[in-house]
Amino acid sequence: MAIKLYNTLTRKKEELETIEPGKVRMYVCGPTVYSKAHVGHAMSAMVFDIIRRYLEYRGYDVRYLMNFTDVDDKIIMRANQNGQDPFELAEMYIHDYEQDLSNLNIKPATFNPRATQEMGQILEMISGLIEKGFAYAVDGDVYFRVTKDDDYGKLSGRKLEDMQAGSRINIDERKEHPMDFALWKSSKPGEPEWESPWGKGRPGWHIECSAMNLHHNGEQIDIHGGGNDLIFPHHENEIAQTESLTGKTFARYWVHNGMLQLGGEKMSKSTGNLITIEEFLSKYSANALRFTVLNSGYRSPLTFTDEVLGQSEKALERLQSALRPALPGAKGATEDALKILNDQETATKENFVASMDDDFNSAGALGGLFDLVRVINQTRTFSATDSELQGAQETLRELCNVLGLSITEVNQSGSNADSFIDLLVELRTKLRQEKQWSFGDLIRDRLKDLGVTLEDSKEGSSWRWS
RNA sequence: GGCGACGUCGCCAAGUUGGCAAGGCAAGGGUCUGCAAAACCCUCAUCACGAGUUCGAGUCUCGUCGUCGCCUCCA
Repeated sequence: MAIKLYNTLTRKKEELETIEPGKVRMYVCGPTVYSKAHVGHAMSAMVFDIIRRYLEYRGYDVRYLMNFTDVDDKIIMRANQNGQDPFELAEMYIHDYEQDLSNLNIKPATFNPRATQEMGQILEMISGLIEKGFAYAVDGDVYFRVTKDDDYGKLSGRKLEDMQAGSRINIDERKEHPMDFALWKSSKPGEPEWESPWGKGRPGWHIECSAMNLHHNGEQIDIHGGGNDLIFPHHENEIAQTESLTGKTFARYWVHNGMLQLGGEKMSKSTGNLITIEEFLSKYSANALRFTVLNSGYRSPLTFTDEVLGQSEKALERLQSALRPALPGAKGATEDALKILNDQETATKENFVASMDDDFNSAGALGGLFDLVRVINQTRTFSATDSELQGAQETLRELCNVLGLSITEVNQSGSNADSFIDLLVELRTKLRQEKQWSFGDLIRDRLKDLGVTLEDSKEGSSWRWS
């Protein structure tokens, strides 16, 4: 069975065939670091984290690159407003972003290239494009010549003629064609600048990604990812630059996540329609966001509301419920019950791989996980012992882990409060035996306030942190 | 105006080779319990609308309405 993934370039699902067997070269567009990251960034990072984790689970050696755009107009503008050095500002937000990702349980990239650290490669690329006639310099700026690129528009499905009509682009008379885009921009006084054959300046937005890939991944990569708002012009232009220079297919598979919707509209930095990751995490768990992302298709818009996040927190509790230890005094389940559990474990594993292989259908995979949750809980109800439950629980935990959901043990925590809680539970059991209900209930209520949930059964009481 | 995506139960949402509509949350009923919580059991949709293709369509085609994205910086 092969993994299938949707390729924006062909608008079809295709089987994953990597350039090098067993290895995946992957590049994901990271943020421009001029302000705190929001939940939309988190969603995108999470989507590709999930894809990356799954590819690794399927045995691929994944080389995962995510860049930081650390020089650009907005960074400069923001730094000027703050009276701050633009590089310092970028550095600060890079640090913030890395912290955010870590808080969200997103695995660090293999490497994080930065635009400012790729100047040599960028200049080399631009020179190469000029030599081949794909670019031209005007007054210290360098533009890419879109009319020279036969298949320009192939990723976004646009034609040059269509884009001119009704476009909102200011026509720059110095450009040969309105859609020509900047590879190099001359600097104004006081702006960050680098020496170049065309005068002092800085790179255009798109060239950095091409250069970083060329430098760190080679001329061809397997998967190029990012939000679907990057399809045009960013990714289109990356293709144009890279393929014009190398004459080879740049990325085999273009993978794009849908936009996170806040209040029915795209969460966006420029419009201010956003919730920062920091704000989000003060209210919800990282798992809640991950569950919400997993529970819908990565290519579709994601409904982000308090109601949905609340539902996700609840669903996670259910997932956790399957990891509880056996009932006190469990005597062992019947052969039949254990067979059903075993069968479901197998079925869930199969469903998991089949779903995820199908364009990372994580919602389908979750469905199977909940089927296993139900059967585990059933089996526990049928008096299964810890060792009888262990295998299925292990499977559940492992598959959750592949998705990046860290489902932890919900039984005794190993903290030094344990023995005192045990003591209180024991005391309450005595009180209940003497039918001192109000005292028993008081202990239960007070422990609840302290975050300890009691669960009574015929055989005795158990407790867990809630 | 151009290009594209989508519209499935109260909410979120899976479902691409067309063949009896996953899962989660919420809700109702029940088992267990001194009461409760948790868990378990049962109930809960014909897929925006209209037409067409087909033995058969949520799944294909056309049209209508609606939502969203891109065309400018954007995950």
